[in-house]
Amino acid sequence: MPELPEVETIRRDLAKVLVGKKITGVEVINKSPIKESVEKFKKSLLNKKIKDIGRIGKLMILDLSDDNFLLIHLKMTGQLIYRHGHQIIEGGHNLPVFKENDLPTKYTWVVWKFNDGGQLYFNDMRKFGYLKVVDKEVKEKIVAKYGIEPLTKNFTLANFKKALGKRKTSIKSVLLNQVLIAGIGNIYADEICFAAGIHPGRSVAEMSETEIKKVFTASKVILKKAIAHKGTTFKDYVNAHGGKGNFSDYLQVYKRVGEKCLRCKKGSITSKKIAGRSSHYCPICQKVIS
DNA sequence: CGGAGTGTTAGTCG
DNA sequence: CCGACTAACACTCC
Repeated sequence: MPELPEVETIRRDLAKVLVGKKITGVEVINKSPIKESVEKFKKSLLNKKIKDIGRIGKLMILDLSDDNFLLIHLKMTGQLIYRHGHQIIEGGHNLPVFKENDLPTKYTWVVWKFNDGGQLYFNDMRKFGYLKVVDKEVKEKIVAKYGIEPLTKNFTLANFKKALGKRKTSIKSVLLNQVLIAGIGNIYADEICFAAGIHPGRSVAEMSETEIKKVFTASKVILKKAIAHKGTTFKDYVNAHGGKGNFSDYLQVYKRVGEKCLRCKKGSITSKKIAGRSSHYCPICQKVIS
């Protein structure tokens, strides 16, 4: 599923082709992602222009010309595919690279048509994702609920420490908590913990200043690197450029169970449920210090 | 074939 | 308030 680097990649790619375009058609094949009346949804989008595309955490925000906003959350299996003739730009949960005749797929629920002939498809196998048009006030309320976003100037060590607080829970659980830190999901949480040399199950309350600093720095480094590589194509994710994300080549622990640790060359990567999620780590260089 | 596991997160329960 | 757990859904893997 798309995490911050993947959603950011789609955002950038779609902005290039959608900003300034007018929505001339909205087709709803399945209304499951639409949490309001379909009529209202269509009406609020029809004949509006896309002014800009933004993002908070894993949520995409399309600015419309009437100052309302289309929110798109892909959750686990959502995909956004833009097609204009032979040109395909895709992003989201894993797919084979689409060809123009593959669309719509059996999981396409919504199709938008644009004034230049382009079309945007929203696919979502498991139907967890959502689409919502909201006014500025509601949009700001939703954005305000998100925690600090790594890679912005808000993401300072002081703010990071404030987010961690004196929580009893594990560092992994905090990294995954969107209310505290926006955009990190299961893959990057594990990669960040590995880069920091910290066990994902380490209790936040017991972490030293040095350990906190390591996780803080690793968060920025890993996410920046992942964006530079257009995200991770793992099983489900494909980026919005017709090509696959390739950060998967750089994954150190995620889905490497049983393989030798790439850092210490001694430990074999272990998987265990931590914070309710499958977690991958090296039991030798990510020891729980107590 | 059956059952467990899967990138998210909102909601519930203790 | 905080944290742990689960449901929403559909497919893949063992």
